[in-house]
Amino acid sequence: MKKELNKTYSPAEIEDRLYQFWCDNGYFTPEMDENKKPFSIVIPPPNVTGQLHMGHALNNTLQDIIIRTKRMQGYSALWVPGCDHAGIATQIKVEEVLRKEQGLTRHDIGREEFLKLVWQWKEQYGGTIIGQLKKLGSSCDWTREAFTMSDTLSAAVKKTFVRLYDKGLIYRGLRITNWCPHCNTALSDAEVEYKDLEGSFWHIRYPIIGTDEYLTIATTRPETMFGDTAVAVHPEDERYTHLVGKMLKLPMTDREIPIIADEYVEKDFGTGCVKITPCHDPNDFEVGTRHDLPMVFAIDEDGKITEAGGKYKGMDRYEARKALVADLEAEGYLVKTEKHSHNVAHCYRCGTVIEPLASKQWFVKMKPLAEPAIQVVKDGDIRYVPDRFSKNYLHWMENIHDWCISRQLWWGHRIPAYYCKDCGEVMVSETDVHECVKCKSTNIKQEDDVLDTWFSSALWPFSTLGWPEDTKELNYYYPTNVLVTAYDIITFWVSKMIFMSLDTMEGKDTKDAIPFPDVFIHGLVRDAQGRKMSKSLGNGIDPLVEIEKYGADALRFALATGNSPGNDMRYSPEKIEAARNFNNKVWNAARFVLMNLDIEKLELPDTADMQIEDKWVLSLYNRLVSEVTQNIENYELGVALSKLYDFIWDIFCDWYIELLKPRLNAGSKSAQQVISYVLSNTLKLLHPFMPFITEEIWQTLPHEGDSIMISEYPTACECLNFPEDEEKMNALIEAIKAIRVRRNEMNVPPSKKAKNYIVTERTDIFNEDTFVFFQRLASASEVEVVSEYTDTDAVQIVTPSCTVFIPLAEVLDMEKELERLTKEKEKTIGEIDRLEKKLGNEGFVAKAPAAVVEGEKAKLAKYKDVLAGVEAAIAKIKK
RNA sequence: GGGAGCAUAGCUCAGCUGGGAGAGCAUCUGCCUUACAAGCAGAGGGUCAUAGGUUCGAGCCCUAUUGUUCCCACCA
Repeated sequence: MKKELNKTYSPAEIEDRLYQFWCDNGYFTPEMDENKKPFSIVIPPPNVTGQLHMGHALNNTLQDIIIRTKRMQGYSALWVPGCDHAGIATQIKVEEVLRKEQGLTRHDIGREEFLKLVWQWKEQYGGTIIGQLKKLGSSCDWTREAFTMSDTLSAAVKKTFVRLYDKGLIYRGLRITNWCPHCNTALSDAEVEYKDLEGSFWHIRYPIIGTDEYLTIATTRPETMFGDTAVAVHPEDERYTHLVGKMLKLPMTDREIPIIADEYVEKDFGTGCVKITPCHDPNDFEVGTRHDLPMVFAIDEDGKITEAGGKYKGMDRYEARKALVADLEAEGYLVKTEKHSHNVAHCYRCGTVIEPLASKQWFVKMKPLAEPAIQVVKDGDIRYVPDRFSKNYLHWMENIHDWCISRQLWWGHRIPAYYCKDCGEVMVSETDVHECVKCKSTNIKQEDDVLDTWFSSALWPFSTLGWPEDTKELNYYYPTNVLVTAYDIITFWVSKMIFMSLDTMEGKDTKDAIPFPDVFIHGLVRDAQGRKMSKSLGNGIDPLVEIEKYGADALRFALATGNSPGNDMRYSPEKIEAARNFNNKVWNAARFVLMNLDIEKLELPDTADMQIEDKWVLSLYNRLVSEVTQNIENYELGVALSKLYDFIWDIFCDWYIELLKPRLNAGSKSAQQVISYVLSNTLKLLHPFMPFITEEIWQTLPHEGDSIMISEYPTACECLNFPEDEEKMNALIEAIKAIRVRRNEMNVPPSKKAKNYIVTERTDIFNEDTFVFFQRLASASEVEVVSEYTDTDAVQIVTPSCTVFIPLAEVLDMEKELERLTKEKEKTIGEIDRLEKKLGNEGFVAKAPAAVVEGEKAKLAKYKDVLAGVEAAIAKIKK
């Protein structure tokens, strides 16, 4: 019963159907079988507001390749999916909707109403990215879809906050934070990006009280001068020491500020005098604390000038700068303006220039948490792939600052801290607090701020498995086996999961406490010109459009092939077209096999019934299995895939199918058995990379079981190694290729057949069984092995194992032949010289591995055979 | 200022613990050979950035240099 497939592969027809089939059968949901080994991955949770972009596509393709391989290898393989509530992004989105639809701000409707709206929005539009991940073929266990704001994960967040607070690792304090005046919230250091900006360096005179003298300060931010509470000079700067303690008049105001001495000032930079603005600069804050200076805010939370700015009050900080500089100049305070480029912090969300602002925030004390997190990487309990990223990580961890975790947002986990409005007591509790533990007042207010989104995603590896409950999942699947992510998120997320897991799982052995032993890092997907894909550049390529056009398998192939760990890659139309072509190739190869198949069962014939080409292809297939398995184990997914590509296209299609055609035409059962065996098992190896097409084909081939995705992954077997047949087949291929090259060089079309006379000692290779290959693949009309060929009208093709004579008198130019053969002779002698020198080198023979030396000897023997053949050929023409 | 990556065919990139360089695309030649023209058979094209060093042997290891990209810190 022969089955047929359509002539060209059309992914759109099969992908949704197969994905549904897998889902319906629950293949993505593993059983916690004690007889199986667990293998688990947690997804880097995309933003709930997110749309699938190429970065997600790459990230999830890589994860899916790993999890599908492990599942087929018999592990209880769990891939936990889910989303992140993405505090800032989501809140901004819903605020926009509110403004557009009702013309209101969140403050107009209040916290409770606003949050209702966010949840509504989330239910309706959020998580569209989940559906998009399915399009890609991701084999996540959707029954375990997690969300950082769900009840269970929120419980984990509260518990963690309280734990850390009780351990003294969370505190509240006045610090300079990165304030985004647009998002109206504090940001962590990781959330700001520095960009080089061309700015100015304004030199401004501050008059010294009681004299006619001035002190000149240089600043890039004149508008902060209303927050100045001192001017500092270096204690050993002889220019100024006599002035320390004197007072200065702050221009454009009626305030007076002191001159102080502090080592923070560099004598040689600028004028050597620094205005100190404790509320708006981290260094000035330190100086201010040291000298007990007053704190004056010059700029408020919206980026506007405060009352301290007198007539500039209410102006935007940049308008105020302009106006102020003009006024300073008019009043003669401005000495000069220099060009000055400097690095300025920007909000990574909205791009607004960050305003450093002193405010009360919650912090995680990092030093005690960082130490074990450093140790596990140093000890190799957690391994980065590639290793170089561990340096990155360690450097960051070793220089870490305390982590600002409070955000002035509404969407997020509200900090479980409660203030007594009467006595000021601060209480931190997992449950709501209604009464002050100190004064019994019921006038209690919960902290308004919410937690940094990364606080909840830091708990992801264990919170998604049910922690703080002591769940079966947690016991079975934790620690997870590998984290797959891009390098740009190591400091944001990976590092936080590591220290949070180690702290939460304290009491366990290190190996059980770590969230994952391997961190597999990949690069970014760039456009064809190497630029980062971004909305503003408009160069983003939508993975869904590509899937629509070429199929998910093609997209996965394009992303996985040639991609090496940690390196960026470019995505281009050429790449996905090549991927599409490969899909089609696989499809057509399968189509050909099916057309020739009338066996019902997949099994190999007895070795005795195998032909040379069967053993050859099985031998190569066997090697492929062990190499691909090893490559995947080492996260060399790109290498594994290109080996599969080469095997399928070059070995299986271009040679094996062609070699087999005569036998298949004759209905050979053994040929059918071998080709379907190799195809079916190669499809299994390919399945993790291209799940849809492999399933569709596998289903039409003879098979056992219901789906390729839960079939057994191939393993290499000594019984499939046939080194002798490999050698023989390679000699045949070598001869066929040599004939093709000559015919091509002489422009002989394939339709012009000619008899091949073979002179050889290897009649074990060149005989009745293999002549057909020359007829089918080398345009031979007939083939004969002769002891000697005496006519002089033939092209002579010399290979190490034979010389082929082809009488093609009409296209033959004897002089050219002689020239060609002479060149070949020279080349061969050169090679022989090189090899003899090498083998004559005692150092080489003594120190190189035996296999290498043997290889070189074999090469030498080959060249010597060729030389003999070429010399004979020349002699023949000359005669 | 500190750290890291990259530099290989015209283009985009592989090259797994050192054993005489590969792929895709592009170019050229010839083919509708009964799975596939999204294909088949061939060809051309590389001082593996530069200069040293280690080694019997270096694209791969070490040092320096040049170019380039990124990360971290940050000077008012």
